[in-house]
Amino acid sequence: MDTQRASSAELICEAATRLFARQGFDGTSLQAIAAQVGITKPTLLYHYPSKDALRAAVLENLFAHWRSTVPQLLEAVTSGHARFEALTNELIRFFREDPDRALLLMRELMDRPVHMREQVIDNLRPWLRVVAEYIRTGKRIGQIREDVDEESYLLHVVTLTIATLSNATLVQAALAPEQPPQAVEERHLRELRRLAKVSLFRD
Amino acid sequence: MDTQRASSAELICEAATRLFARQGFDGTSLQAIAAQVGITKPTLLYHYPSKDALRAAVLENLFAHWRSTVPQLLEAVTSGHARFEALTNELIRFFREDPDRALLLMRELMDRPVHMREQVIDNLRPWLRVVAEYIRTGKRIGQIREDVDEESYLLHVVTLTIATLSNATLVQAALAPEQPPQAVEERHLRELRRLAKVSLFRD
DNA sequence: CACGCTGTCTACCACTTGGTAGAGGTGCAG
DNA sequence: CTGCACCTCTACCAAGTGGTAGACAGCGTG
Repeated sequence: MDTQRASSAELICEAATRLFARQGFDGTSLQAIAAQVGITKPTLLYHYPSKDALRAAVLENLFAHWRSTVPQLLEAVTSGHARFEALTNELIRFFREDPDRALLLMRELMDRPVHMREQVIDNLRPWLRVVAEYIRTGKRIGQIREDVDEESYLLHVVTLTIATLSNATLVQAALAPEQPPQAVEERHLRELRRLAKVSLFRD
Repeated sequence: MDTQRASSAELICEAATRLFARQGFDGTSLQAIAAQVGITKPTLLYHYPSKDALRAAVLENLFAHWRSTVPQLLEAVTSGHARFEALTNELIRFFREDPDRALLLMRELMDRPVHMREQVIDNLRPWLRVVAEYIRTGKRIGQIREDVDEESYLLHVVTLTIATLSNATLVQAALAPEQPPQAVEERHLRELRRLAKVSLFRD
C-alpha cells in the first residue's frame, strides 16, 4: 500500500544518487541534497551519520539493483544469438533506464579506484566469468570467432556501454549536433550493438 | 637551452592537470596544487587569476597536444589496413602516454557537458569527418563492411579507448586481479584493437 | 644609483563545508 | 497521563575554501 509513500531515508538516497551522479561527490554539498528533499542538513545527518555513509548507501543501492537484475536473465535465456541479444539488451536497458547509474559508476571508478576494485571483483567478475563460459562453448561449436578474448571482450562491451550512456552530450555533439538527441542516441546504440555482435560471431 | 627550466606557470599547469585528473576539479584545492609545485596559494593566483582560469588553461593545454598530434599522422599515412593501424595506434598511444589525459577528458565531459559540447565540436568533429570519409572510400572498393555507421563507429572506438585507459583499475580487477597489471593491460588493448578491426573490415 | 617589472611571500577576508548539541514535537504503548 | 522512540528543527563550531592586500626581494635598464 505504501508504494508511493517513500521514507525520508529513501528520498535522501535518491536525491543523493542524482546529485552525486551529475555533480560528483565533492561537487555536491549535504546542504544541496537536503534542500532537494525539502529537509535540513541535520535531519539528513540523522538518517545517514556522515557524508561517506551516504555515499556508501548510494553505491550499495546501485549494486543491489544490478545484482537483482542480472541473475534472472542469465537463467532465463537459451543460447547463441538469442542469448547474446538478451544480454546486450539488458545491459543497455539497465543503464539507459537511469543514466545516472552510468555516471555514478564512472565517477566512483575514477574517484576511488582502489576502493572500487573489490566492488568490481564482487559484483562484476562472477557474472563476467559465467558469460565468458558461454562464449567458450560457442567457440567449440564453431559459432564464435576463434580469436576472441572472452573476458576482455565482455569488459569492453560493458565499458563502452557505460561510457556511451554516461556521455550523451559527447555523442550528440560529435555525431550530429543539429539532429534530435533521441534519434542520434538510437543510431549510436545500434552501431554499438553491431560492433559487439560482429566482433563476436563468425559470419 | 631552457628545455629543463620550466616556468612556474608551466609547473602549475602540469601539477593541476595531474591533480584535476586524479581527484577531480572540485576535489582539488588550490592549496594542494601550490604545495605540489612548492609555492604558496597567492603565488599560484598570481599566474592564474582564478581557479576557473586554471581549469581552462589545463584543458586548452590538453587540446593543444591533441591538435598538434592528429593532423600530421592524417597526412602521413597511405590507405586501407595500414592507415587503420596507424590511426588506432596513435589514438591509443596518445592516451596511454599520459593516462591523466583520458581521466581529465572523461571528468570534464561529465562535469560540464554543456561547455564541453563546443570543445568536442571544435576539436573532435572535424577529425571525425575526415576519417569517416576514408571509411566511405573503403566501402566503395569493397574493403569495408557495408553496414558500418562511419561516424558512430569512430566515436565508439574513441570512447572505448578513453574509458579503458582512464580505468586501468577496473580492467585489472575484473580481468585478472592476480596478474601483473601491465601484462593485463597489454592483453586488454590487444582485444580492443581486434574488436575495432574486425567490426570494420570485411573478412 | 634609482626605477620599475616580475615574482614570491605573510596576513587576512568572507563564505561554505561536514558535523554536533540540544530543544522540541508527534504519536504510540503502558 | 506518562514515558519514550522517532524525527525534525535552530543555533553553533572548527576547518578549509577561493580570493585579496600589500610588503618585499631580485634584477635588468636608464
